[in-house]
Amino acid sequence: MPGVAHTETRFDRRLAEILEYAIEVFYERGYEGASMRDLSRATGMSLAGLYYYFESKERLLYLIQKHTFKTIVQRLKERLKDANQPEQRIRVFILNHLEYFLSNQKAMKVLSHEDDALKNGFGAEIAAIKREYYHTCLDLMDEFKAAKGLEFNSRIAVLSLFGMMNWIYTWYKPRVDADASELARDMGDIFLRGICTGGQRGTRRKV
Amino acid sequence: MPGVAHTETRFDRRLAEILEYAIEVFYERGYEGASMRDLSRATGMSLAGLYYYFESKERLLYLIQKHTFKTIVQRLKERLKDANQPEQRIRVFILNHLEYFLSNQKAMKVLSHEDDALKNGFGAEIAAIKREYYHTCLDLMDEFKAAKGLEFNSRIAVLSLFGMMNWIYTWYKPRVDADASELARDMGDIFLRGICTGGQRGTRRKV
DNA sequence: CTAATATTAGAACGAACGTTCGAACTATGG
DNA sequence: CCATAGTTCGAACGTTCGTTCTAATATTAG
Repeated sequence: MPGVAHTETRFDRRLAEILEYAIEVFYERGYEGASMRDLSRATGMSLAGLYYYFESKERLLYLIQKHTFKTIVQRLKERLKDANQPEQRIRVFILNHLEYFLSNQKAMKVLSHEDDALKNGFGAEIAAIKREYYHTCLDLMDEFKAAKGLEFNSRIAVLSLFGMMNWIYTWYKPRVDADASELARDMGDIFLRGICTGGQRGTRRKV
Repeated sequence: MPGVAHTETRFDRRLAEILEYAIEVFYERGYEGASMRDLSRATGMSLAGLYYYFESKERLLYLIQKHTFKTIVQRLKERLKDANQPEQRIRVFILNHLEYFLSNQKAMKVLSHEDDALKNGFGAEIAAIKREYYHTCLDLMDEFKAAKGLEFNSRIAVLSLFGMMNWIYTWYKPRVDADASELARDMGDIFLRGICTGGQRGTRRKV
């Protein structure tokens, strides 16, 4: 698209502001539980005025989820360029995820918790980004396996790792818990040691 | 309470049936997204008829969550009686959680996903059961640490474990993934190896 | 300053929400 | 078979929902 992306318009800035409020509202009350009137109150804008910026509540959630997810994926790609060793690459993945998660905790809850709230087209697009993100992690896991000569179920490993990380939104308290880098180290330790078998290869306890 | 629990009345049986349908509906559409009319349709009972069995939609969610949670806690207590070694006790915890989770996947999603949907009194009671369950696991972790002479953050360990296990409701497919016992073994392996440090005690890499 | 354009707001739409009421059923014990 | 208690229902209540219409107000360009 030539000659399109030049200046950020007033419209774009205002929309971005509204999205921030919407994240807050969805975080607090959930997508279904939040009403457009809640958002109207939060932004100080009239109910009708909001619809100048997006066409529906569902589209609003879509915009939030897409922007959040695209950002985390893009940051990951950049960071992975600088990492070569398989273990380090997995640690980069964990750190990137947790750093973004904790810096944007509310948006990440809206992304994780309202996973299947979007229907049809909207839902499909977000699901595609999610699948790409999942596969990136799966590939890292397979690299690691090959390099170390390990055998384990990559699917279970990746999904367990996502569980450890995404569950954070249910318990993390900034005043109590460590910051992202320390958390990433701890979870990375647990996970990486966890997927390394004791040394035997291709063996299964008890048959 | 002497002389209370005798026969299961028709009322009790019908209520239990309705709760099953409610689990299905809440699972499918979420607590906020599900309407009493959805439940009416699912049960084949009239909208007004439902209110003969419970006084509000919120109370309905409470009944589901309480029964589900109480059952899983009770089963755990019985199973822990037969386990003595710290490692085995943690494995029992994991197996109990996953077995119940997969046998009652829909109810467990309603429990996990609608964590903060209940207000005030209802919410407080469920939160208390949850806290008890959490502390049981925390104690198991501390037993394990003491027995093995390990040092790690028990809070992070327990919450990571819960994350691994509870996240299942977002991805588990019976036709694709292994059953509870195999899953419990895999996750148990990852977790238990994960929390065992390489042997050094009280050391911290890099400072 | 004026005319065009971008942005906001008041008021209302029909639909769906959780819940209630009184009447009508159905089962049960005398 | 009747009376009583237990169970179900149609119809409606008042409220809130997401969304839209039209008109009014800011902003900007000429």
